Amino acid sequence: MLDTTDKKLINLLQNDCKQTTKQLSLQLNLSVTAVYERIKKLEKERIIKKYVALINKNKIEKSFLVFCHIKLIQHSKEFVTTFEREILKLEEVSECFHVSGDYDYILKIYVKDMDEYRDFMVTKLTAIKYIGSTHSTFAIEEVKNTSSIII
Amino acid sequence: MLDTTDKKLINLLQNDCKQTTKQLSLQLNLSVTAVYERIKKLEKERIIKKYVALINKNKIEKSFLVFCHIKLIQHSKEFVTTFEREILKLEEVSECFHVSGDYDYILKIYVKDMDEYRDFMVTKLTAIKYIGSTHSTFAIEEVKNTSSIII
DNA sequence: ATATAATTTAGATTTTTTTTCTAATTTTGA
DNA sequence: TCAAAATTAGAAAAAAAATCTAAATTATAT
Repeated sequence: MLDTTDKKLINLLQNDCKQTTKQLSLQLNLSVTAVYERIKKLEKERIIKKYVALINKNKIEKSFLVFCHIKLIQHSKEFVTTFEREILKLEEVSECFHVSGDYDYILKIYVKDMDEYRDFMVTKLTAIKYIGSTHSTFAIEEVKNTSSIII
Repeated sequence: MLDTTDKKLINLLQNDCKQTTKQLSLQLNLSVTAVYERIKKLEKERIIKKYVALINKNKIEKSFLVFCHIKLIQHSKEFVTTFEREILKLEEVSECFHVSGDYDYILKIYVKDMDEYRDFMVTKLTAIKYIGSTHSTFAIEEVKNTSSIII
């Protein structure tokens, strides 16, 4: 199981994974090897899934964020699997969750602007079969946006 | 501006930022130094924001995901800033966006289970002043969940 | 079109970091 | 309490990052 040191280490790496083991060792009051072995263990156990670069979306013209709520016309196995397979192909969709409530799916979509979103809706999203209705909610401001979970 | 090589490099790093410059150089048909200099430039221009470890939420007992829609009782400057300041303090909230539509905010909240969510709602979230109403939508399945934007 | 400047790239070298190894220490469980 | 297992530390080796110089490419102005 994870002890306090593991949790601290995970939190440090969720915030900056390019720190050297030396830097981490100083913050954790451990030796370089101790930190190294703990990291290897976390990677092996797949608690650490991957290491990624986070991109400033403003600088690559993908700062228009839309939450798109989608309802399918029916919930048969075929409809669900077809829809989900098609969604995976759309690179504008960064997240898609099957959810409870009025709508079946919530999608997080990054595009350049409203024009590009309209284009995405018309040519890509609504081209997917079995979509009953959609409801788009536009982000006005990013209050908090972190990839990390403090543990 | 970003050329095709930069874009390829960004996409590679968004997927795995721990690759050596040697590995990247082979995929991009460039020398090690060329890749190195391009990365440094992307970091300096803040196109690459940061490097982080992504954690498997199932393994740390934070696999219960809720989208919480919140409406404030009023939209005055004071209400908005107070609410946003308090939200930033809540570690269960990984994302919070001010949005258009029926609700003012969409929050993405990771907790252990429904019990922990109820506890979070009662003791933390609704303790914040100025919240008018909330509507919780629960994730049934993660179809797609990526931190990257393909460019 | 051509010379000049600026940028990008390559290869070699130095510096830093990672990884491995061995031994010591601590923790766990019978 | 004692033995086994796991964790840790420090040193050494291997690998990678960072730096430097020079060459090549690209862009710019004339």
